[in-house]
Amino acid sequence: MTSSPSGTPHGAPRAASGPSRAARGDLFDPACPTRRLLDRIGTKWTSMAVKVLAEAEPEEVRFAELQRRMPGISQKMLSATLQALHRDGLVSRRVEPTVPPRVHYRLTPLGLSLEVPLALLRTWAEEHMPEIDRAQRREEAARTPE
Amino acid sequence: MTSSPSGTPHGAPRAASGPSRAARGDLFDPACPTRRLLDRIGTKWTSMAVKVLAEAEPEEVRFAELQRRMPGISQKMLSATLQALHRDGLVSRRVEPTVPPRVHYRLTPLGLSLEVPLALLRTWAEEHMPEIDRAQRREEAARTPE
DNA sequence: CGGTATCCCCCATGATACTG
DNA sequence: CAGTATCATGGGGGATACCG
Repeated sequence: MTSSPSGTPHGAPRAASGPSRAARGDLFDPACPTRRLLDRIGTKWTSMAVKVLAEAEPEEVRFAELQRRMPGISQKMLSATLQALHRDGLVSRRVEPTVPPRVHYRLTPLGLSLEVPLALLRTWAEEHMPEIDRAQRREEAARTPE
Repeated sequence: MTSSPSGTPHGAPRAASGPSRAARGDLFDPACPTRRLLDRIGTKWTSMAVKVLAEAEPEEVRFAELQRRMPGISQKMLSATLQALHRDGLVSRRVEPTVPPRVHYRLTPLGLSLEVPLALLRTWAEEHMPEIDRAQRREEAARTPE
């Protein structure tokens, strides 16, 4: 996604006391929380992983089980997605020191709290994507009357 | 973002009567509404554009004005972002046939409805990104004790 | 003014293979 | 089982220049 080189924001934090730049919109802050969040959940498998883990609550889910519940994902991407979520404190990781090892994943309270706005976004998507599709077809039809 | 080549979903529609694939999770549908939505609002400037337009409501906003309110965006990306939003039926476009032309943008009712879940996501981001940052620093510290 | 057209870089993702 | 390593790609996005 957006990546990070020369990132740009919006909805920056209201810290800085001086109303100087806050006055003109204060959107220069390179660390806009919303953009950063979207950079994470916007990644291909992240929102799906959160959903699957949320549905499993309060059970933990193992790596292979996650992969089965996320059809199409490769080991590499599942691993990368889970690492990112874990780094961000959204997912906990528990390793059973057996051999072969068993690794269990679960949403943290923080991850669970993210599920709330994410679920609303899903609801909106399921309710309105058909409208977007119709709009696209109308546009295409309007641009291709040749 | 994710793009589309060999896309994969989650939260697919519940149409198909046959419980065949719905049974094992029905996540093969290449048109998961949530992923598709995130592919759109996840792009760098889209959510910011929606926010700026929402804040301007019920006023329209002109191209140059939008650019001023989205510091850092180039003409190219602003144009591309607005085109995408317009194609999707989230933004309306009105051209004054003057010379030079004046183009006005505004959220459609659909775009405005998207603002709701988006605003909640922003709220979550502003409230919890600091926690994520702390989690990251803890992780880094834990991995660099050498 | 409000765009398009070009050139270029980078990173997310996929495919495949290997390992503790 | 649960990953990591490597290679290849494609499209998002920045910079710059030109246009009706």
